[in-house]
Amino acid sequence: MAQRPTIHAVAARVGVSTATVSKVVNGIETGVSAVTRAKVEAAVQELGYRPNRMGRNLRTQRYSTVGLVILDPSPRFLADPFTTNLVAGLANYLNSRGFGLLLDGILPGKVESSFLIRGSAVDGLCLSLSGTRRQRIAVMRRIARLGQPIVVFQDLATPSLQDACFIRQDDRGGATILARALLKRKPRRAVVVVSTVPWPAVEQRVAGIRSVLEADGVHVDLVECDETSNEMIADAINRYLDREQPPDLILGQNDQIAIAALHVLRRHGLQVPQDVGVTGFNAFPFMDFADPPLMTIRSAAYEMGERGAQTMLGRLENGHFSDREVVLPVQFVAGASA
Amino acid sequence: MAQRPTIHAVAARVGVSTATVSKVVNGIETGVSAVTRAKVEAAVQELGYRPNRMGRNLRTQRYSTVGLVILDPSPRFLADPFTTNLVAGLANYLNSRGFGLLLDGILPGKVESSFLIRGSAVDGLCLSLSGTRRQRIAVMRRIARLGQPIVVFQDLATPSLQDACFIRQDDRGGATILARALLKRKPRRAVVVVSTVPWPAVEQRVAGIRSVLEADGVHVDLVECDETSNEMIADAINRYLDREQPPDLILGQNDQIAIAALHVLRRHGLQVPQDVGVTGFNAFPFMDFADPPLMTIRSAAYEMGERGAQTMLGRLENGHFSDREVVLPVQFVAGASA
DNA sequence: CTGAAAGCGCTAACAA
DNA sequence: TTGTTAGCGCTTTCAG
Repeated sequence: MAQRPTIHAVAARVGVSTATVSKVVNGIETGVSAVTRAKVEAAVQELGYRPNRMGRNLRTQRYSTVGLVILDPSPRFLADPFTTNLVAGLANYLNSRGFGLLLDGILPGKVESSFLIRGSAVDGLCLSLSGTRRQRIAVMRRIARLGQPIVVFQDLATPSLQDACFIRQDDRGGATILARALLKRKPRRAVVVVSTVPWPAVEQRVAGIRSVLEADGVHVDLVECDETSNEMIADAINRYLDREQPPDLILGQNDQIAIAALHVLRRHGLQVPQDVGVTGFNAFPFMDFADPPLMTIRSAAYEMGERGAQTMLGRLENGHFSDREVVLPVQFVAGASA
Repeated sequence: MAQRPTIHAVAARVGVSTATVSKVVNGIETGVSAVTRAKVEAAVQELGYRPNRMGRNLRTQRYSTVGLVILDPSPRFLADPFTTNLVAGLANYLNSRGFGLLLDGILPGKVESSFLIRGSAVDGLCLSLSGTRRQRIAVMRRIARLGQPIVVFQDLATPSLQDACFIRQDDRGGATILARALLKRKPRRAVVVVSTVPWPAVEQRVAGIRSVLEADGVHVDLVECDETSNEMIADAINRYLDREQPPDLILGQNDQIAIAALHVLRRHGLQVPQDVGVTGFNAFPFMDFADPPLMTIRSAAYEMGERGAQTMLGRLENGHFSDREVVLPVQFVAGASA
């Protein structure tokens, strides 16, 4: 395996100094004659020279790389479409600006062994954290000690964190809209189905639902389910229906859960929306085919990723975050399931 | 913002040389007394020292980072669950071994501007390429010129590529199993619905289906659809049904398409599986709830990601790939849609 | 317009 | 057991 050519190889080839090659490679207009430039460019082509990022980074003290830390107990941490879209938005924006995205999925309790935390290799860190508020704050503090700028996705602002920006969508507002729409049905009892893995955005959704429904005298039950498989989601809902009267409403924390509910209800001989109203959350494309179409909230995950990248790059350029907190709007999708 | 401490800061603090600190930090057992070690560790804690990866990488000529290049015309290149699971498997395996995964989503025609290609920053590259075979090979050759080890996912082996390993699943075999199962229905006409974006694995699936069905005298039509939204998928199938007699079979290149077909067929008043048999491909969890449950093939995307990571790390350790090609098995899921 | 030289943070021979 | 030293590949002043 041939050694990759360095800037010296190019310089030697042309018979100029490495400084000159560096200028050409970095597109510095001033101080290089057109002839020299052309000769250098030819040599770069010929040798297949690519600047070594490490050398450059070490010198410039910039890595042109952003890390994304996802804290999730599931090894398939990318399975959730919200995360997927977030990552896509982040990666695309960063890539288009010449930055890389370094992925780091870590398990709760394994924070210290994360390679992004143990060694510094990025200009800034983005965080997507599950867990209780207490756990999340512990992780945020740990990461804040690294002294790198931080963008936190989908969590409430933690004022004590320095050099951080919190980007989330209006989950509570979305849930409120959903719940208000449901009040027309004059419900008496509602079930909110959530995953056993706590996510801050879900807390907000549940709080929004509760605030509206309970203020109207609706009794709200909470059902937890293991979200790793649809069967387990369905089982949890099944168990509830086996031991309780059918509720008037089932609200899933996301569309996957809502669709599971549709199926379970059908198996119980219950009609949607006539007997039971069902709502989801997120409205990613492949959920379009729920039958009936879900009443849900369209989340802006991809846009959130882009916004996070933009915010981080702005921070790296200006030395400070322009905002401490960004809240993106969500959008109601009426569907026909409630 | 305080400058992050370097190895010199730690050395100065303890009153030893940087070489000693380096040994302690890298867990080199030999040649450091227990007392010195303890003192260094204390100082590391106290100062919050993290070794700078760039310095280390530059010195060791290793980056402990693997790049993943995804070539896809859609900016939401991570939307497909196959890719998502692949990335999760890859990232988890790499992270658990102290490696990072650097994501690079590139658009066709923008290969040269990819930051992974322009500057070297990884030990090896993984590729997931869409496009025609000709286009894919052009990209592979371009990337091979970088002189880095390559793991190609879901494509047929290209013998001319040096220092590369091809990892895919038995898409053709899976499609063959599916098609054989369908022969019992004595079909006369089948429609295969594929995305307009060409993917090598899909070519294999179509070839497998064709080989079995056409050998049995079944006429096979191909319908292409834009996969960006479910509506567009449904439209394409709709148009077909409007102009042709209903086929006996509809075979989707994946489950999303098959589910779209289920809905369109229902709207046309056709029963599945009685009037038309439908099959999908991939069998990711959130597709469980198709009605009726899909006959499909379970893909091993997550495992493929893990395997790719393992293969790449083996290559980096041994200097050569142990295999040139790896084919993972797939699994038939009977369902009830055909 | 061009080149010499210093040094980013780190590791690994080798010397003490 | 510890320290000295020589770079890894690159950018950037500064002098020519």
